[in-house]
Amino acid sequence: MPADLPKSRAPSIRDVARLAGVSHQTVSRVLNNHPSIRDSTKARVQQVMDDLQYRPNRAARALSRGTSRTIGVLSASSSQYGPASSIAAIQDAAREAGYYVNTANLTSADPATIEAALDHLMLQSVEGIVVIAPQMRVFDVLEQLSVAVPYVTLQSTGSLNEHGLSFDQIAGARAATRHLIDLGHRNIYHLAGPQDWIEAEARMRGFLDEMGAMDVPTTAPILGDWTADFGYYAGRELLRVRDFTAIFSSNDQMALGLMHAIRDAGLDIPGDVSVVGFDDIPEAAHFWPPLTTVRQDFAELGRRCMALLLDDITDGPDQQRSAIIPELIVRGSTGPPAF
Amino acid sequence: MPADLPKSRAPSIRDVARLAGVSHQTVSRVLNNHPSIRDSTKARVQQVMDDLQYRPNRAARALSRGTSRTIGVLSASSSQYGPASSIAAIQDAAREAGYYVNTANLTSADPATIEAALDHLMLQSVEGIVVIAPQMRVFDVLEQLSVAVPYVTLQSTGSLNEHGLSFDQIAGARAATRHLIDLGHRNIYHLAGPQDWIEAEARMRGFLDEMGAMDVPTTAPILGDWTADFGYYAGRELLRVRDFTAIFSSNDQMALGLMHAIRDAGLDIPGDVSVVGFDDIPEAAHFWPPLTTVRQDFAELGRRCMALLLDDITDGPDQQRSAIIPELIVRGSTGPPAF
DNA sequence: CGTTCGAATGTGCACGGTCACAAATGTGGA
DNA sequence: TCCACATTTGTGACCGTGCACATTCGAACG
Repeated sequence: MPADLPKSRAPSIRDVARLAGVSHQTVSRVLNNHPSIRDSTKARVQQVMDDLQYRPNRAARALSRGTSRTIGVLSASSSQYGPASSIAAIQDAAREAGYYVNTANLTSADPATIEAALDHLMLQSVEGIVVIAPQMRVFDVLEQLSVAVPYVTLQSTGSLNEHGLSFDQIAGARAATRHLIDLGHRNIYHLAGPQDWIEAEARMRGFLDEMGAMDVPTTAPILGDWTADFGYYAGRELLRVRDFTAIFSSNDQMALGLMHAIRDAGLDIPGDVSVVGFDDIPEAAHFWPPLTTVRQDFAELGRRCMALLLDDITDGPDQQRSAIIPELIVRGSTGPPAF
Repeated sequence: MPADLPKSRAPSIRDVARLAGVSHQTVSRVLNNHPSIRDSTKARVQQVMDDLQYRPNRAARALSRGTSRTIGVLSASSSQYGPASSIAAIQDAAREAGYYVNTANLTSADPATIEAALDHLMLQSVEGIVVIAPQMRVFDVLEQLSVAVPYVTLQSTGSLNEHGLSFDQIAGARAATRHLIDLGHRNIYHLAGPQDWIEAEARMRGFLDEMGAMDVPTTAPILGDWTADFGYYAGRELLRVRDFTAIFSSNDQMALGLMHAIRDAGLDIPGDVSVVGFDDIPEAAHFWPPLTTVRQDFAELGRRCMALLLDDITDGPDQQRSAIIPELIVRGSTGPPAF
């Protein structure tokens, strides 16, 4: 009978130890790069590990160390470009740091669903949580459950609390608004995102701040749901009363829908109406007309978020939370108003 | 000193057992819904678990059971709409089935990177793997490493091997091509995806099959990279020699870039050139003109994929792998050719 | 009233690592 | 030669849960 027949059990450190002629503890030391191991011993153990295709058992390690090296991501609309990019970056950063990532999607935003998703994460004994979701509500649940792990969120300036990652969306929104005002527009609408998303709220505040600072009268923003479909229908409604020359949309998808509606009404962009988006998704440069928008570096955002969380977990120094300043990308969808 | 001061350790089944006046095994039975537990006992134990906010320790459970209840997702371009949607669906389905999901991103497609990502997953003792990536290469690595866990991939008809999930992309591509031919087009180009993506290859084959079946001469497809940017540059190159009246793009993003290039050249869509995409991303209906495309239900795809994998893991019955037939959505980007 | 049998519960160990501590080994100087 | 001390290695317990098996309990039956 061949010696390498498929074992019923995967090899453990004790198997390795036996074959290498050392104690299991020595094998453990090799695994963890303990300093005081003779090179020759280390090499011998490594050799056996290779031969056996040994893999440390994560569950056993987690159990004995009392730490899971796993972080959880709580995410809504994870199929959209922004969140998806951030999640990807978070995963990469986590892997780099030797952490595992587990994602829970929120299909709706009611407290029960949020609680269930959090439960799912906590059951995995995650060491930290990243929230990419309508954070207002999630925060409530997090506070109420007095969750025992650190958490961070991708969040705007004006830190709602200490868990946020600064990202100056207000500045971005002000830049976009200023651009329209500078072009000569005075009747500007804002199509905002869902009001319980902190990003949406920050962009809205940026818009209102800038309008106020420049003494331009404003109307109440429309609250959307991030989708192109909504942008389209909102545009149709708005165009019944054509009392504006520019719209600032809280994301690129809604801006796309808006432009569709505007064209359907026989109007020209930017001749009759200028449109500004937010995010600079990769497709925005190819819209018709190419979309003026505010660039967000989602990947960088995800990376920073992860760094922050890892600091919290390891009780490291409070990393400086400098804000990333988004950049206005001017393309063909904006121009001076027609008179 | 209050009795409920923050314990240094989370409560275990033994803590629960002590307070409930039963053995730890009885607590374990309650946890696992063992049939022969008296209702009164069960209730008492549940009560204590609630009081203590007891959470089973996943690592211990995994260690003891020898099973991790975790599946891995190996994903490339996970920030794109298609993959992202599928991943979200997979996560939901997994959570429903009591499984956890761990995702590893591929930043490039060379064997070393693939191997590293697989390693990362295997280190977590995943019980199965879903591949959403340039599968040709990943397959090689999977086979070569003789990975010990079942794996499935989101894949086209014509099963490359037994691990695939049928999804009739060839039929979808044929429908799109047929649509163009029926409109009267005879000079049709195909902008394909990266050739090591099975989806790209299947769509290309569908295109070539249909062209052959209808006796329309064809030129070699152009190989793209799924991005709108590439579609734009490919379009610019193609338009130097304007010997076609229609293009079938392997996804919607590239189709968007193509339309951008076509408009830049001063041509009309669909008057001068018809364009068909593939995927029906939510934005496609709002492109200018709205894009004729082939609808794929990524969420359904992800769910089926998960069901298939869970069957494999539990050695269940070989589920019938019926193909989902994609649907052609005709919008404004296609029309009869001008003569 | 003893026997039998199924339901309900308890006992002890295994899972595969890590940790604290003990022991062995090597090295240099008095 | 022997001791002090650093380096390297070994021993045994422990993390929290599930499994196999043993035991107790209770009811039914001849």
